[in-house]
Amino acid sequence: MGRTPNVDDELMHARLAEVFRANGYAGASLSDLSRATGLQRASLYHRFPDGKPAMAAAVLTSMESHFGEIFELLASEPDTAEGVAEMARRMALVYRDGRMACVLDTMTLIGAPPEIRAHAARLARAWLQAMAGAAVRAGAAEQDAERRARAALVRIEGALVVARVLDDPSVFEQVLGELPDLLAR
Amino acid sequence: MGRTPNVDDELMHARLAEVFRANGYAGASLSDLSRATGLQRASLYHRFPDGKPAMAAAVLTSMESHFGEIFELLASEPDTAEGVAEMARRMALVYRDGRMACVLDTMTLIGAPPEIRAHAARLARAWLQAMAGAAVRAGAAEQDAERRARAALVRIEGALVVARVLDDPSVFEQVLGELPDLLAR
DNA sequence: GTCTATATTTGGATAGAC
DNA sequence: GTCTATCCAAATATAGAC
Repeated sequence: MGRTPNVDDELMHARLAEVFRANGYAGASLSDLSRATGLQRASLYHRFPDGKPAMAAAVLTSMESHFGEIFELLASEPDTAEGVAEMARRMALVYRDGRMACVLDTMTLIGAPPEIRAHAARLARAWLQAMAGAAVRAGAAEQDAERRARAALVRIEGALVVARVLDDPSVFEQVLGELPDLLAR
Repeated sequence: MGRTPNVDDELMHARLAEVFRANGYAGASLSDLSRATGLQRASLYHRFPDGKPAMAAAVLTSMESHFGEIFELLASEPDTAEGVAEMARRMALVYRDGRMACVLDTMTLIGAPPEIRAHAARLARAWLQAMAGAAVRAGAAEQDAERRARAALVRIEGALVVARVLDDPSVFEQVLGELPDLLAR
């Protein structure tokens, strides 16, 4: 039985996440992670005896939990279009209005440990399932709902890439605005 | 006046590109690049005295030239929908049917030199311009054409990310199929 | 639990023989 | 033009004091 995650852990994971998301798994050095958290490298190893892979895993687990809350919100909102709009608002925060990359993108390049990539794949599938569920509640047939959910994820991830490349976050905000129509129409 | 690029150069750039695209800029080590090209690290430095940044720049220049040919094709095809379909077929080759990442994504993370990121941004803008031009020739108003081109790039980049994360290249093929409708309708 | 100090390996880069 | 050998810096990881 591990100990209960506390506020400090969450803050730490958020700071680690920033580094992994911006630099990718391979690009995130222990020095970067040390600087971002304010802890010396040895202290990071005290908290994560298995080193960088364990830090990346903690980031994904934390992300998974944060996203899980958003998916629950989406599932419990009776007005599906409003639920999707709320998800979009939460995603705007997560991705800092398009200025911060997604772990699914930057932590899945060659160089990341296979367990990390598998973890990211699980997160992506949970996200697809949550969005497809919303589409079904909005009246879509199962297959169509899955199609729409996939389209939504494609646009979100693509918008984050394009926003970064062009240094123009508006691309992302544009896509967020399309989500209610795409998923709940 | 530099020397004329020959077949060997193109092959070498293609092999370097594979490493940068799969691993990202930071994740592509000289050892990786050496293995991929069959040249020792010192030999790579003979060809690229400015080291890894120069190799990445060569990859982008090579990519730019390859894409430029595709854009010319797109611009010269009288049947715009057919031109877009041909672009899609070329992109399927470039991205190995969704199994290989895009430089615009993986070479623009924090850790890549600013010149590399600027180079990637130029390539992205040229691509957008080429697609918007096609949309205009298909009858779209200028603003709408730009919107459609941006949507196309978002979907292509997003599909590559999602295909990688889910290990399901079909996501990319699906998006390629949508392009003629999106751009030339 | 955090630190300084250090070990070890890898990565980027150069020198010089062939 | 490519190689082996080497250098130096950076990255991961550990030891042990406090």
